[in-house]
Amino acid sequence: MSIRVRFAPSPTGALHIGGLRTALYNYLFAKKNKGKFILRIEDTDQNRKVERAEEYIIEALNWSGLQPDESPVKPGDFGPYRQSERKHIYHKYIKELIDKGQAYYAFDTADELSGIRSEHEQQKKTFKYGFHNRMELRNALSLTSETTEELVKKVPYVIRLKVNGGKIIKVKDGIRGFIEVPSEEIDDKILMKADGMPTYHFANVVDDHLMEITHVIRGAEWLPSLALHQLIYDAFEWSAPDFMHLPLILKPQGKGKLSKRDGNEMGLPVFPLVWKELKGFKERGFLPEALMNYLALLGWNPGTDEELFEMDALVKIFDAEKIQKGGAKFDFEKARWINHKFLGFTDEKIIFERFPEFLECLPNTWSKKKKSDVYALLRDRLFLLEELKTQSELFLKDPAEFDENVMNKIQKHQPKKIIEQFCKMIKEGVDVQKWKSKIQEWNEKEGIPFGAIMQSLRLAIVGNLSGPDIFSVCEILGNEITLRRLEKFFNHQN
RNA sequence: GGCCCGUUCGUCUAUCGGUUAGGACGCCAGGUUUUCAUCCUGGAAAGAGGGGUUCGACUCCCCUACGGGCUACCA
Repeated sequence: MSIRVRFAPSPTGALHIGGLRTALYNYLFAKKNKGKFILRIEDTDQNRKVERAEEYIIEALNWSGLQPDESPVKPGDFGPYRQSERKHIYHKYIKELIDKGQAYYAFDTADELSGIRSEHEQQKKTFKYGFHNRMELRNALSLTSETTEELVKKVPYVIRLKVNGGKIIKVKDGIRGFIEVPSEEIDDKILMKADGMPTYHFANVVDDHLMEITHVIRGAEWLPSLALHQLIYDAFEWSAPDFMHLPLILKPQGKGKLSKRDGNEMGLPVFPLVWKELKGFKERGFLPEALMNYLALLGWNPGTDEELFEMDALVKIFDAEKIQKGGAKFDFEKARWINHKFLGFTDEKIIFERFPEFLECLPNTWSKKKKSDVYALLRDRLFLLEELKTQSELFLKDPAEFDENVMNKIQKHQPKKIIEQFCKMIKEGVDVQKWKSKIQEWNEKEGIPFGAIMQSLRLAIVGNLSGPDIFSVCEILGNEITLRRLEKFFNHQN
């Protein structure tokens, strides 16, 4: 049987990196096993549905390089791939469960139940709708079949799973091993809501079965419902797929799982793409491959000391056995470092082709060669592509002020004389390539320390003592601008 | 509160009973360089606590602590 896995987000907002990592692991597992990676949209909650969220999810997967083999926009043989379009299917299957006596109608309203729930809470008890109290509530099991039939026609109802006590449910999580849960712990969960939509649990099981999903790889927040899901499979007499529950991604600092708000509060991206004014990894200048590399390592490792992998390598070495059990804190610094490494070995031409938006900070009047020279000079210094903007500023405007401390330091070495000498070289048409050797001859004669010369030059050109190789900067700047900056500095000395 | 899951350097992790507990990010120091950054070299830094089992436990079992998740007609 061929492997089929699915990523099943609900379109209640932007996909965040936790979801993206789940998608990645599903993708890697599918590709590794020559299987299919399926995207299913779980939009059974009409109230929480967010405009554009589905498109966002698809775009985000696409940017990340995790193209599904089947999805709402690329239907395969198991559609529809949007749960809201599968209502008729759920109705057919819920009827089967009712006919089998595995599920039953219930007429208690949401208000009634929340009333009971809060009463229980006041007494420090937890209310569970189940085998021990279902006969005192209003449902097909406690009412006569005539009453039930009548009510079904007249009032809203839900359909619940009939869970019996006294059993031990043994389930297996591929990452943690066997887990045993007494069936008393599980309540008669609602399978079908009053609005005719299925709940997650029901739709999920039906769809995974119908779509012939072989492995369910999802977040650890689903672990507590695993036994319930097993019960639903049992009720249908279906065999369940294998399950793997991924450890959660935690906040970089403090406690709890990473949330969308952390992005706002810590200035960190949590979404792959921009969402409502919040920049994503894409907009910050991450290469998608680098992000995937980092995410792959967050909760999994290849078992070797290697850490840098491109997608095809990840597919080859991915091994679900090595998925971690405990949650992992998201570390933005490490993600940056991986991106830096990727920038280092990614050909500049590819960067220019794939990420033109980051080159917009370089003037259009510049030639392609000039842009590429600037990028080549700056590339080792970049961790994120967005840094190109600030790093390249020194080429765009003449320094407005000069670092006072440096100014004082070089004062005794006759900076004016030094600058004059550079101006002279430019006017004589000395190639920048030869400046270094020329100036070394000159400084020996004049007895001015070479360091002071370099500092004066750098100060004049960029205004402070940091930045890439100053001769290269002058070369890119060109004689005209270099001369202009030298002269401005010279005049500033007065 | 109940149930479930987890716990090795600050962080991500290796170790599948016997290791000087390894690597990476970050941090610190040194080197390269005309500066800063990159890069290179080195350093500090960990088995939550307590009981067992065993000749021997980070590794297996139990308890405690801590962390996390679930406990909706949300997913």
